[in-house]
Amino acid sequence: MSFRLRVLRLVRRIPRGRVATYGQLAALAGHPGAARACGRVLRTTHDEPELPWQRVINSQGRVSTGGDAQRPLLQRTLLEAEGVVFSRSGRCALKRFRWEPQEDELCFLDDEEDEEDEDDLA
DNA sequence: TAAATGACTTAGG
DNA sequence: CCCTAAGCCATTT
Repeated sequence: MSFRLRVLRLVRRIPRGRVATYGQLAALAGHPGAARACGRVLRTTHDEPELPWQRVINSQGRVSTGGDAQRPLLQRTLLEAEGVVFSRSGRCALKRFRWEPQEDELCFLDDEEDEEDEDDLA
């Protein structure tokens, strides 16, 4: 299974009102240190259905700047709408909102299936 | 096959 | 809290 696919599947497991960092997802996907590559996955992923992309933020608890100027604003708005609180300086407490998955929630990463062309996000 | 790219991170000032 | 400098890395060029 590709790194990209693993990351996308992980993002889908992030509960509403919780967040995960790029580095965290990379590690869960089995590629610790690939935070940057993780960001690339989201940047190059558009209009994927059922993909809560807004729940992925950086290690500082802040939404990353990137893409057009509106994206960060939308991201924060979406998160606040589901309960995530941001401080005046634009940071949220990871200690409180970070998603911490149980091992049995990641079984799907063990699939040795070949990856179909693209979004085989089952 | 080598070089360039960032929705990243961490360590220091 | 803001900013910089360096690593890091799967993808893209």
